[in-house]
Amino acid sequence: MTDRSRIVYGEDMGRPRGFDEAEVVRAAAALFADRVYDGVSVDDLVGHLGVHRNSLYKTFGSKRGLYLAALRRHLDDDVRPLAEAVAAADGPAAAADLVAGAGLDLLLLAAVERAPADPEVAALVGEALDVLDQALGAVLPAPDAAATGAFTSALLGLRIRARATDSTTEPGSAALARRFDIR
Amino acid sequence: MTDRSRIVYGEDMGRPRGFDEAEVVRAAAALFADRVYDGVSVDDLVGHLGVHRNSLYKTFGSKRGLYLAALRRHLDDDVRPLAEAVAAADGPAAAADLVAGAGLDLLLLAAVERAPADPEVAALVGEALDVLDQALGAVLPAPDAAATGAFTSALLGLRIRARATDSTTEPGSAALARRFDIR
DNA sequence: ATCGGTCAAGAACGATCGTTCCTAAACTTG
DNA sequence: CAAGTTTAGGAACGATCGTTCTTGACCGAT
Repeated sequence: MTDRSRIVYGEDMGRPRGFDEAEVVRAAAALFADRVYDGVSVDDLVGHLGVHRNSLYKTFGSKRGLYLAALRRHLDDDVRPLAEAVAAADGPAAAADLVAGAGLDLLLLAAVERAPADPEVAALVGEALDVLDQALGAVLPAPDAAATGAFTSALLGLRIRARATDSTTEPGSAALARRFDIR
Repeated sequence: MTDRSRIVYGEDMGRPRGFDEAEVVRAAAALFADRVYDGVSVDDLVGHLGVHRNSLYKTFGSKRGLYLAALRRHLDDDVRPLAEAVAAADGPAAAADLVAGAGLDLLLLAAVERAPADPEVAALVGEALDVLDQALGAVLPAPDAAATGAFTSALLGLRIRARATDSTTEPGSAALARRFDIR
């Protein structure tokens, strides 16, 4: 017979979850990628994520907690794999196309709107940019710190313009890569 | 007798204004330059602008109306003069320093967060970017459309990173300019 | 002096924000 | 089955959002 006073209740007791946490975070990242943080309401989240209010706060603590989880997942699932592909790319032009074609809007928005007001976001953004710097530096024929940083920033700038003018084509990345492909 | 002699009255004269409309728009532009549109409340505006709620709505119609006025003023008072200075600059490096040193945060924020959701903002942003393109194209030794567009975008990207990491120094502009200073 | 008009000051509106609370259903364990 | 725990489903909270309304002070023209 078990001693009742020693019973430690496991985490897997009770009603099982009706949602996949990883999938919820991924869906949240998608929402935060094309609207500003303040533009995504908790109602929007519970409406599109298949998770209900109570579970959201139980699991992530707050709207900001879910946002940070989404940003971390974006870094791990999108930025780092992209960086690996970039580092293995054949020259700056191919690398630029990879970055331009990747979905980095969440990182972009985080850098512009949240990082200046949220140190934790700023740290994650800085980490992501460093990862991209390192990868892009590996494909530049004559890399130096300032140049790789400028290359990374320039690619983000191209995406800004594409977002703002809703242009599907991005001929700028080729021109940019050519300017950085000097040896 | 009075310093109100400079005030131009409307057709139906009433009590003269206690605020300078141009100055209000300029102050609004400053507020919108370092916070997101949704992050600046009407209370913030009436608190910092020296204009009363009633007058704000009477003069600009809505918060969005004031924002659009601020963006137009930013274009006329900041972007266009900057473009003229850039076009007269001695080479890409000097031009890049001019752009990097100018306060283009309102344009940057507008491009990233408002343009995708507000066509009127998108039009103004596109106009501003075109103005900068034209000016930067004038100082590039071997200009072509794609390259100048990339140069403009790249300078915006540099500002993003500076904002996100709160770095006061911007060595990237020099490296960027060097890459674009080929002939 | 008085009238028509604008402006100033602030209360107040409905809507929506992020968050919390309550209740019932679902599931594991003893 | 009973006990215990966690979820789902919403209602509801106070705060704040953008906007409007009310009231009175002010000003130029009659």
